[in-house]
Amino acid sequence: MEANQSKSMVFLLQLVQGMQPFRSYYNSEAQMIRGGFPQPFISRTYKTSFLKKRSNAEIKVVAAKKHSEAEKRRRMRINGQYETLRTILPNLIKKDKASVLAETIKQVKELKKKVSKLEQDSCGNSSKDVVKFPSGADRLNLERCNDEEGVVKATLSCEESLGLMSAISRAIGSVKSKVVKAEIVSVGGRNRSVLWVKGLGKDRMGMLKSSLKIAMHKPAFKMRRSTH
Amino acid sequence: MEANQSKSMVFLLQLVQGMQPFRSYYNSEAQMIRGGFPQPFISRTYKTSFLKKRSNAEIKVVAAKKHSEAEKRRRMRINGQYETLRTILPNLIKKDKASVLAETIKQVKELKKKVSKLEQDSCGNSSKDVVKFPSGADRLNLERCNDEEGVVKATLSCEESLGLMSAISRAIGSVKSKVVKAEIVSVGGRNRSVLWVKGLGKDRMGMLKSSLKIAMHKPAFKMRRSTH
DNA sequence: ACCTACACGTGATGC
DNA sequence: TGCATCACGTGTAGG
Repeated sequence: MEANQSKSMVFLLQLVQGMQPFRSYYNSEAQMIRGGFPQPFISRTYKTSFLKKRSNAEIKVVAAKKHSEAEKRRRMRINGQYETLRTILPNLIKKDKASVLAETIKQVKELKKKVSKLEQDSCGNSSKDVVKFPSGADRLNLERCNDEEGVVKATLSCEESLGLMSAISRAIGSVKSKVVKAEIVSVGGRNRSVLWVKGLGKDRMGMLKSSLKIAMHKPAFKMRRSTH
Repeated sequence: MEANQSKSMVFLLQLVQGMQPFRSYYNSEAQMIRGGFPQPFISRTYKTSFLKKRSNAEIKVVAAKKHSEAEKRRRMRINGQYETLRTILPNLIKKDKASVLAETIKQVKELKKKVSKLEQDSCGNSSKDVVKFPSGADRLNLERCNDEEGVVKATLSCEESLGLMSAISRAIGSVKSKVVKAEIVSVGGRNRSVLWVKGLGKDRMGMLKSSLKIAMHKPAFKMRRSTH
């Protein structure tokens, strides 16, 4: 490839020089003088003419070089993308470009179908229409809400007790915050609550967390499970 | 392009003929005879030699043609796939190859993420911890269950009615099958049921589907929605 | 020897 | 004008 490049460059140079050997004319200005023409006039004319032709040719050569280099960059860009495609596509048997593209098309179609199927059969855009059962293990998680500024989402799973809700209310009141939305599921003596909490100082998240933890585990009298 | 092609073909022919002008040699056999060499030997040798060279050249030309045509087919194959990619990709602003590939990569990654999210979200851990609400639109879907051999999973969303469950029971009885497991959610006057059906003949899936469809839409008296 | 797939440099075309 | 993209034919390597 390197050989190819330099070979064709040499060819181009030969071509250009073969057609317009101005370098030698230009270098032996003496010949023109010997010709007997009015010196300054002629030499100026030929000079500019030759200079122009020469720079045109050089420009052509350098343009060709630029061109081929740009083309090479383009090829590399595209091939790089093929490379990443090859890496992210599983089960790729044939690695050639056409096969990569074919597999990509297949995958995209499949994934699209899968997504639309999954989306419609979880029936909403996403988990907004879904209710999760309480987890068997106790859990507590606080996170900043993406959708609404300044709202913290607290998710907890714990044993249900008669005083649980008021304990949670007190925990939230203790950090001067308000519940603006809640999802509460109780089943089989266990409780899962998701609370959207507003007005919580940034430094108070740890505090709320420990308050909630205490509320969750408060040894209030448990509700009896339904066992039938 | 056609011009380009023929031009380069002409060039190739000129090149070949320029290097080996055997046609004229071969046509003027008299020259060799005049040379004074033993006639039959020389002429035979030269003849075969020239013939071979000539056919070599012709082979070269035809091979080049075959080659460029094959290359063209390859290009067309690849470009066709670019074309289909352009059609299945939404929001494609720039249509050039590199951009198409870039968008494709982005989409594939996104779709993969989406799928894995949706899968783990709805049934990844286990769809057992998740309850889906009934869809607003009526839906009916039958599919073979992956986990259990010979079990068909029927998922349906429809308006709730007093006779719905018995209608469904009858539909299933009509294809001599049994429900081995069920998930039934009723909310806001709508019902979503998932039924695992066993003992369904392979040819009876269509039958079950139409029976269920009738059951879902049976104009029994609707239950009133709770509106508070 | 043949075919396939690729990289290359170049001319053409549109902005 | 320069720049980017493309299609083309060719040289070349691997199967």
